[in-house]
Amino acid sequence: MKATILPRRFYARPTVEVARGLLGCVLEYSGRGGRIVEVEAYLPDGDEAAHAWRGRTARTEVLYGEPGHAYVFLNYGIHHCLNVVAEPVGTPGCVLIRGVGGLGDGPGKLTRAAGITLAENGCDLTRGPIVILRGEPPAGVEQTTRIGITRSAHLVLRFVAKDVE
DNA sequence: GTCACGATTTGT
DNA sequence: CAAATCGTGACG
Repeated sequence: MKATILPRRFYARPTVEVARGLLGCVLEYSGRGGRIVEVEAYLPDGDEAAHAWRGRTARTEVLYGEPGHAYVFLNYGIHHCLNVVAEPVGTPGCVLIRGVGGLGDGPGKLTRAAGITLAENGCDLTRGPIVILRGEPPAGVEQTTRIGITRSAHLVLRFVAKDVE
């Protein structure tokens, strides 16, 4: 079956819907890739854990831009984290990719395994070099609170693909 | 310009 | 539980 790149309109929706929709899809970069199995949503409003909470700055500029682009940042000075920009232009919603089958678990380990760095920040996911392909929806989706954050930790915005045999 | 902090991972 | 390590945002 032919690989189909997710269309721009897929990302121009509410952050939570994009997050759920990404589960089961395939992330591909530099010949490596795998099925997305774990993500977290960072809302444009009322979410103190989101980088956009502090307002529009040079770093978060891409979040306010066109949806379907990659938002990569270095955190703890050691690990890179890959996000997908959601919501229409002007609304800073994003989805953190936490787990990809074949690349490992954890935001930092994924980017390291795929070779993604700050150089890939802002790249168009519908044109590459990083692309996301349509995939089989997971058998089920588990929803829990997000991991590793200190602000707005009570929000239930983590989605995990639950595959049943 | 300077200072404190973080959406993580790894080792003690 | 604590360290590693650096870009970003707040403040002057």
